[in-house]
Amino acid sequence: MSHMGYPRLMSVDREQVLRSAAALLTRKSTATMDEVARAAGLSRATLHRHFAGRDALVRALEELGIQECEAALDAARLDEGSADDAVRRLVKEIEPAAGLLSFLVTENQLFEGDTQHEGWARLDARIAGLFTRGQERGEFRIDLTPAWLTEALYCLIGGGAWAVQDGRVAAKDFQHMIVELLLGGARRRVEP
Amino acid sequence: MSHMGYPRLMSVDREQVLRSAAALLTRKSTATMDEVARAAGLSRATLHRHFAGRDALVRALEELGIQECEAALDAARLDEGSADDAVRRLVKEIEPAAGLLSFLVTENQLFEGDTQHEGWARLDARIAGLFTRGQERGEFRIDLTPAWLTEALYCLIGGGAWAVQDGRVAAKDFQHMIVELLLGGARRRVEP
DNA sequence: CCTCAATGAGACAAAGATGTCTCACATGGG
DNA sequence: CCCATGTGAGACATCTTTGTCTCATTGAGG
Repeated sequence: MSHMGYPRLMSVDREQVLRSAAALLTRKSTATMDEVARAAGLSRATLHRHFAGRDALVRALEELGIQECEAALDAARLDEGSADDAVRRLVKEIEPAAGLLSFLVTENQLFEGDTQHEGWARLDARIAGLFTRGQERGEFRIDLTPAWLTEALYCLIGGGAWAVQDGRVAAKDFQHMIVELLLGGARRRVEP
Repeated sequence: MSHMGYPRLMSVDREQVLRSAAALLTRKSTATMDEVARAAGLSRATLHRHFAGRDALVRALEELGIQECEAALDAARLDEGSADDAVRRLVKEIEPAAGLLSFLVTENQLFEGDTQHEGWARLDARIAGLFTRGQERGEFRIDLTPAWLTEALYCLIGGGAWAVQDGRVAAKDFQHMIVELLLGGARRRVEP
């Protein structure tokens, strides 16, 4: 009777299903729809009722990931203060989405031909803009392009998430390891 | 008449098949055996005659990748001179294997349960040893663990290879981008 | 209590990939 | 020339995953 897109009675929480799917697919990107369903605590039939197919599920994950990243970028207030501090805030805010992000980044790599979600372009532009700002302020060296620094940020976040999950890096050190490496490499250094 | 394991007449070059397979699988990790065969310029039947199955193919790729990485590490003479220069030599020597390496790294992530190839542990130990040496020499900061720096090196090589292949970074800048970022983050900095 | 929506379980066909096989072709050596 | 070996093409069964369907059950609201 509801005129909303979603039924009033939601026994399964769409958000939570997506989260558990992300957690599983981050570890095993080839997981079956059945495995995803089990991991989310529901049957394959119900999973199919919420997401038309595997593609739709991945699309929804992509949507969620982009949404979380944009929220993280908003919360990090990239335009305020020094670029250095902004990068620190960015890594801090984006950490909860690191697992999902790393899955989506590697997933995107095999979208070769297809036109990818415009959201990624927006995110790339915002992050690259932060590094450009840092260069213009004289904080960051100019021989490392903003595009590369952006790529490196994605890489390090993905690698960091995986290293933490694998026990090679302590979870509490996640931000420090990434920020120090990235900023250490990006900052202009005082020649001794 | 030959007592060797391989026939005298090798119309297909095993090495070259592996290289084209690596090139394809790096771009599309879910490529079919048929696609791999076509990319190598031979039929699926012949590919099967040389590699019992997909698993065997991936194992062979793993073997090749480890072999190339070990050769790169040997050529880089990690124990000689400053750790800083050794890292530069390492990145330079390992660049040709970057694509294959990035494929194998992401492929290894879904080997969850299985015991992974001992070669990886050897490589990890040698690279981590280089960073440890840099720390002991006072070149590198000690708050970034060798394990993390090793992981970061893998990440940046993979990301760099992908960025180059995607046109976001010029191929000639590959070494510079990776080395400067990694060393910039790893080096002890003179506090201003 | 009754109803209806959401779910779980399972059956089912379709599609794709894999592994194996046979047969024909060609190419180099004896 | 003849033969053996390597290859390509294709057929074939099998397996897995997927997408769709039906049917029974559950649980909350009227």
